[in-house]
Amino acid sequence: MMSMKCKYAMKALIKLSANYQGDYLSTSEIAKSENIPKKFLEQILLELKHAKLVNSKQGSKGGYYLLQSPNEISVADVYRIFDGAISLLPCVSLNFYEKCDDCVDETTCTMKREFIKIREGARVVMSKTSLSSFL
Amino acid sequence: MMSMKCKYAMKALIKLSANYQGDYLSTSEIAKSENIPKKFLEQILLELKHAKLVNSKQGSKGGYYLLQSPNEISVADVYRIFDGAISLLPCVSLNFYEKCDDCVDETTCTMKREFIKIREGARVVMSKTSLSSFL
DNA sequence: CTATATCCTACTAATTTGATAGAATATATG
DNA sequence: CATATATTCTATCAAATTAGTAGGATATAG
Repeated sequence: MMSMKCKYAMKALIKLSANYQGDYLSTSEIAKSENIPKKFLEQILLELKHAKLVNSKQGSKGGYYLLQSPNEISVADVYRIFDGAISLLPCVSLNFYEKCDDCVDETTCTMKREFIKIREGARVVMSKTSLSSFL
Repeated sequence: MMSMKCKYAMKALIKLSANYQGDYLSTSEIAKSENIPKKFLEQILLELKHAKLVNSKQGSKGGYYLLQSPNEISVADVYRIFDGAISLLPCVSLNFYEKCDDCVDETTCTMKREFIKIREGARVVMSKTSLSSFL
């Protein structure tokens, strides 16, 4: 399951996608229409800005807008920002590789091969689902 | 990512699969060869027993054995016991359905359709990967 | 009787999650 | 220039979850 944070980010990004190349959308507007706690959404949008998915303008009439086209941003991209690895095991992650603490010998591990296939099942569909898929 | 508990369960079940229709395997034996904290593994094997994946015999020379054939137990089965839903959103889960707290109207939710596809991507590969795939 | 197992429940420390709070900064507009 | 409206940034916090430990009860082979 994805975290609330990641789900809220998805909903906010879909809203921003629907408004792509339109006006700025403020945190308050998004929070209200998407039913997301405003102060929490503020943090989320800031993280999305640091990840270069959105940009913003401060001050009156300011707000956020999508920096890339909706079909260039995938669910996989968003998931990785907030929830990290898509894979079920750290040792088979493409973007967040780590050795398993309990692993005796990674070269003879019987788990890796199958968990790479499982990662691919999830990764492929999450990568091909873009924000434009939701419009 | 799966929890340590689920990973340990997978490793224990693979070990029990390799020994399918053989002798009892004790917690100590599995804990040692798989590098899993013994008391923690005890709990895990007990949960697997309650889930009817394994059976046990108490006392000296006792231990655990696989109750079903290795190709009848999938990664999806094990994941659901320890980590719950495979889906990314509760509202698209087949086995752990729950309404999203923040959802305004589930019938018009733009997220569901695509997250069902994502669930299927993960579910299909996790369901077709059985314990025998690891042998 | 004893050593070796499982069975079961309770507990705990550390981390993560889902927020809230408040001050600083920027800007459109009257 | 004052004000209202925004974003920016950091700190804090309660609740839940995770990854174990501990210990006693029960069962059984020898």
